[in-house]
Amino acid sequence: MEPLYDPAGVERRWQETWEAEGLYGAGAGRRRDQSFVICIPPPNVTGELHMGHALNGAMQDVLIRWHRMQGFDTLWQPGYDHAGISTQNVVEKQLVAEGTSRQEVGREAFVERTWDWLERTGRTIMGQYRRLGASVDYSRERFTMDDEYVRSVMTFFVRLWERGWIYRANRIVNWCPYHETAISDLEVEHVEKDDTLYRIVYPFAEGDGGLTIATVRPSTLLGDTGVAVHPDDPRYAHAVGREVIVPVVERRVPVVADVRVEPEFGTGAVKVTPGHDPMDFEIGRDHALQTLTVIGPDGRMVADGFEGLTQQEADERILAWLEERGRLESREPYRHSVGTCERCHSRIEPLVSPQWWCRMDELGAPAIEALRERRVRFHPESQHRFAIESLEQAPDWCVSRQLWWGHQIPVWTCENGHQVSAWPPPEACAQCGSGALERDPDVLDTWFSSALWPLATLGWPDETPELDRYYPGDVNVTAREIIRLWENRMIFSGLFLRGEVPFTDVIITSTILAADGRRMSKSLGTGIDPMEPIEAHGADATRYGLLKISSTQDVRYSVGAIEEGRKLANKLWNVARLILQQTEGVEPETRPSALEERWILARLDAARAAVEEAWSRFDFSAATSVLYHLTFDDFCDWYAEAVKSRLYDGDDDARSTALAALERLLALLHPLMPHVTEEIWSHLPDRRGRLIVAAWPEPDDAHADTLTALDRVQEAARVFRRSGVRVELEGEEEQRIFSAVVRPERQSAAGDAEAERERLRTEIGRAEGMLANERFVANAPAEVVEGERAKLERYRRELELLGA
RNA sequence: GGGCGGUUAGCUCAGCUGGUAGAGCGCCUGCCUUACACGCAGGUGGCCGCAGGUUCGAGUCCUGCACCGCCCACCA
Repeated sequence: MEPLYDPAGVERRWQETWEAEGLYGAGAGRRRDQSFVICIPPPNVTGELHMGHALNGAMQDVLIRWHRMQGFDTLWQPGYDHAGISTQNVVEKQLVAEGTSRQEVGREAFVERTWDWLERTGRTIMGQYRRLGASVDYSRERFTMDDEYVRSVMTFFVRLWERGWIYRANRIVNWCPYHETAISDLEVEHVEKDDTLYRIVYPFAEGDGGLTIATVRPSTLLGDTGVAVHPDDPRYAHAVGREVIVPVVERRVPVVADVRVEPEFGTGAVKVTPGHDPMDFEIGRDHALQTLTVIGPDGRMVADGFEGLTQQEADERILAWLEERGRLESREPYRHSVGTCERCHSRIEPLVSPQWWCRMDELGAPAIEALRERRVRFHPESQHRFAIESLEQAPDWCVSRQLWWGHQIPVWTCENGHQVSAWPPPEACAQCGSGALERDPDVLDTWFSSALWPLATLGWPDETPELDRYYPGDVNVTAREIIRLWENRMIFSGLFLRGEVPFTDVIITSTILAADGRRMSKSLGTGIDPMEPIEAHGADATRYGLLKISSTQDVRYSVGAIEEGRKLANKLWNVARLILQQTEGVEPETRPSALEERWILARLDAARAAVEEAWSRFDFSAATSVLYHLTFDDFCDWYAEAVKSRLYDGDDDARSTALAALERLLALLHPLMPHVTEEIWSHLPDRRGRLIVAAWPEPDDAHADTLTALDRVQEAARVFRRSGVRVELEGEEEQRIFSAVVRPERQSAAGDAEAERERLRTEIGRAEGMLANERFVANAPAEVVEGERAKLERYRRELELLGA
């Protein structure tokens, strides 16, 4: 064992060994019947590991390893998401770069090409999880486009169809003109944009004058079928019920009154374009206005006389028309937020189109109930409330996408117009028997299949042994923005299909920001590849650092925290060297004969309890801190220093117990820093098994009475080191430990006794002041007052020793 | 426009049900003490965002304010 711990070779070796020996597999090392299950949030097949993955991977691995050591039948289920729009986007861009296009190659070839590409370059993340030391059951990797998985998705859809919860409706949706598909509200990203606000006069059809409306999109006026004002707006009371003429197209449209109009904004009169604006769509519907489509699926104009023009070209033509006639009252700069596609950043085009919808009322209700009853708990608590609210307010789910990469919707229409949904694909129409069936070309929303992840990965809808054993699972770890997209949908899907929630706890992780507080993003150049710190400092150090900074709020990335982890690994490595060098031929055995031995056993048990408590609360940061101080302060600086000379002297009790104590320390640290602990473990004498499946330390309060035994020694050490004054200690053992740890004969500097006296005088003054306050003595709890008296006593005693 | 969170040592952050401020890093001073200089010991450093209130006592509870984030939202 070299003095400097080098994680590079060690970590890879253990990662390969654990996996090769089947210790990552479901059920490895199980010693009890209970299961503990986590499904990895399936990353995009095309993606790479980022800090968020590394953090949530570290959290999940700590929980999995901890439960595995406790003997649970653990399963950490891995896999990938096909990520419909995202993957299609990547492949489409490749085609464009090659001078062709999706449309040109056709659907079948496009899908084939996507598969080819994934075979070659997809699925990189699981390799990176391996490098993190994530003890995932890699042999069970699933993909949402696997045949078996497809069958689950199709069955889910058919079940919903049979309940009558799937319907088709022509509504206004968020349309991405680049991908030419509908996307959900949740996939729209709002960004600030500088635009121009135009004020345009719409003359009354009868009589003089007109209404001035404000718009940033003149081209949409081609689709105007009304003008709306607020019913209580006195400025326009005279106009309601009359008609105005839409410029350019010279169409007569009614002026309607609607409360959705904001009188304060613009001119207080709004043009109504039901075909291209969500609010206008509703106003139009409620006032029986016509819906005209003037912009096509590709974002270009389809209005008469404007066919094929871009919107900007149409804008210019319309503005010129208006200016010629003096109908353009003004133009002013205007900054507002516009919806963009989160994948390609195209400006979203609200369009009316026929889509498949899933009713949410009956589907969502059991999930809301489960959350209220806390059968599923989100952590932190604020996210629990958010999850409930999101479900309560969830609009019907648009499940169709006009993409090619994904699960094609299992709905067929026969020649007589009957629709049937079934899986496997039906031979004939259920109503008329016709065999001429045509399948709906749309695919399902990616999240539709993700919703099934905890079930489909275990073989649902088949009654597999795995499903029986591992469903429902226990914990899910993910980011905040995924709650509505994924978490809630897994919950209602699990309840609908299986009658049970898929897990009991959802951990919402921090977003890791760059060190300067900005988001980590590729485009900003602020992203840091987790493989960097892993290569530089080790996976153990990286896990430690990420968990140390983790919190319930957003956190800034910190190399310092990772370096701290590296130091901890090195410290552990060296104290193990100390013990191992002095214990050749010795068996680990708990035989405490001296105070420092009983004390460290008590400290180890106290830390065990504290760590269990923190991990149970999913407070990974607190657990990290406990383990750090246990190792550095208790184990190395006090216990090891105190026992060192006895090890050198060949004290058998000291040697056996040192090995036993080291074993416990390694076990406690293993879930957090698996590699260095397993490596040291392998150097312990007569290793039969691996630490990864070794038993988690049992509670042991045999020496709890010694927990405070070193307090006096430590205080005496502080006084001596500060002042050079030696405090008399009662007890032979205490004196021995003091000498062994402090080694007063080596004290070089004399210490500043006067400074120490001054500090004590200040403390005494403060304590006396408090105790002189009769209201404090009367009202404060007895133990607080008592504590203050005790402190005062101690300060006075120490001052006396310093020869005040 | 709603909702949530934050503001504590130079930096990054802990501080649970109120008891008189902590950690790591940084900086300064000693130490190459036969496990570790990726170490040991000691030290410097804080009107706990601002203003009120409750209390014997307030980073900790209440009210208001000021900044800073994040999420959500149909203001043309």
